[in-house]
Amino acid sequence: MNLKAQLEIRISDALAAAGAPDGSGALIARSNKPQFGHYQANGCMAAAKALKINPRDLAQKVLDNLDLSDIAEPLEIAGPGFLNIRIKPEWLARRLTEAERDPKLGVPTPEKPQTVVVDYSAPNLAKEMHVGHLRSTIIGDAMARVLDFIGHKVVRQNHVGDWGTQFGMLIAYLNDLAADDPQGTQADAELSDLEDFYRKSKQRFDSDEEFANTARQQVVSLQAGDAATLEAWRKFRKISLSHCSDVYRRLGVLLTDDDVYGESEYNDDLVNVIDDLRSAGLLEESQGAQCVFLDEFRGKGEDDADVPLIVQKSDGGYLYATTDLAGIRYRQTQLNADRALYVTDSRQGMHFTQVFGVARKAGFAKPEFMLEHVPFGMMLGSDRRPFKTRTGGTIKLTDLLTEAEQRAFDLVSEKTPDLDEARRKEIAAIVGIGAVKYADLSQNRASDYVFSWDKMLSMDGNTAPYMQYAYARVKAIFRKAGIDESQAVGQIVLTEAAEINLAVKIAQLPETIHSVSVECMPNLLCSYLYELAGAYMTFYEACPVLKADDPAARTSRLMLCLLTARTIKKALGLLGIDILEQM
RNA sequence: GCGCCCGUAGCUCAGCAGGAUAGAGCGCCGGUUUCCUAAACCGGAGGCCAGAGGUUCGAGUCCUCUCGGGCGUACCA
Repeated sequence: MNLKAQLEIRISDALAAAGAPDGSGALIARSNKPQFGHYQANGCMAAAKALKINPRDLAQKVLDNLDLSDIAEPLEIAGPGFLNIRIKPEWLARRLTEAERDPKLGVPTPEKPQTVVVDYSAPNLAKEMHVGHLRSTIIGDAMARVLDFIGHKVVRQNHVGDWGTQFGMLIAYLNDLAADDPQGTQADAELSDLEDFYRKSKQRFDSDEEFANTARQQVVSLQAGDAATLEAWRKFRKISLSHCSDVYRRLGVLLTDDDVYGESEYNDDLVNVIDDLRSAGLLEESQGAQCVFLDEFRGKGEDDADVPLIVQKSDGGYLYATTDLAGIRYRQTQLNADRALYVTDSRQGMHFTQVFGVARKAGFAKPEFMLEHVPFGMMLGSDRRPFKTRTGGTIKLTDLLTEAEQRAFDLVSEKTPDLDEARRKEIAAIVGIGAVKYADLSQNRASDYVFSWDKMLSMDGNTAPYMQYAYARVKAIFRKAGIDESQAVGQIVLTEAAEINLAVKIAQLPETIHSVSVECMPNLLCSYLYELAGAYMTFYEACPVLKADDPAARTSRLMLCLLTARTIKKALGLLGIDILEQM
């Protein structure tokens, strides 16, 4: 169990024994000032109010019913009734020793692991991946890694847009190219830039009425399951997916073709969704469309109109609401999911509120199946407008990543010009990609974020390069000493304040990861990393490691270095960011 | 109109169930290198937490209203 949770339980019990009302929590928080200890319990004040007694008296009674001597120094009552908690060095040393032997660094495995679906990335296959897909892909991947590490069963679902009207247009254009070009070399060349391909076919669609009709015909035959059309569709889909795979590989994202479960997978089930909604008495026809009206959305539209969830268009076509409903049912019945995370931008908030609501009412999602929208804000340029190219076009993800690597390469070349070019390229890829990902993850996902190359590639502040450098610095000690990690074994003895503070930080990894998993907030892990690095730097300045006075201190400090390095590596790894042993 | 999100230092952002003197980075001012990676470290200045009420022993955090911004609001995803 993590430290914070341990304190919470022990002190809550003491609170109950002291006569506090049922459910009074210890309300453990990390103290924000060193003089207040490492943690503080804030629960006495609230409980005392309920009991109408003096909070300090209650705090005293809590102490009378509490023996924390195994974990903490004697607790102090402070201010109006805070309990200040200082963790004992001996306890920390023991906890760190255990963590050192544990591949999970002390992060506990849940008693009942859950099956968690993480729905993320989900690009539209009609176009190339662009910056709009970046946040979903990065945040979703980090969440998947974190949940997997904790010990949950993670099912990645890449709900790609591989169906819909725009495919008719693309297939028609593809067919046209193929007709003039039996070898298919022309078509292949055009398909190497999907963005361009889409633009050209769209242009044709808008200007050539005959072509537009053919395109509409293709949609019809596609939906009718015409063999030739399906063949063209498969070809296009495959090429588009390979573009995605390239991006995922460069980004170091774990998604593979096995995780692709696109809109088209649900085609056959959509008619059942409609039927079942009808049987459940939820379906209403309105303005020719099949809709579900939820009470919460009555009178919420323009002119106080009721807002429907449209599940079938008046022309009989289905929408993403239909597919999402089918997806929820699939995830519950086929994947046996306990929890599903939908990592999409915040503009889809209302859509998910509606879809989840309808899914519950229709029984597609049992009450205990947790459905969570994990929303995030937009990426903005330095002008605070949506992030676009100078000419106002969409920025392709592949171009963004290339620029990240190039900028990192220039930086590496400037700082360490003596390294050979191949090595500098290697470092640049890890630093550049890491910078892009970390910049995104370190931000509270709810807010829009301003994209800035200079900021994300800075060595100062809460950035990937800073964390990667911090790691490399730790590892330099081992290299300098000519000893292997495995040789750094022995007793951990914590005496200096800097050592104790560093140890506390290391011991806080489990509770941090727990918070991240519950709240889907990777930025908490980034803040933690930055604090850990800060604690390490203070330690590094204050406590000589290799030149420590006595061998016992040297060994102990080497172990602190070792654990710091492993913790940074692990935490960055959970964010999907690589480290460098040397930079 | 209604709904959701947001408004914290000059700039970009943290602030985890309401807790003690609101924290970082950039920028600005100043210091540290015969010493384990200076791509580093340390210190300083800088805030009526948009505004006004309210709840509370205690509010950046909760409630109401106002102002300012973003997004959404019937057949795109």
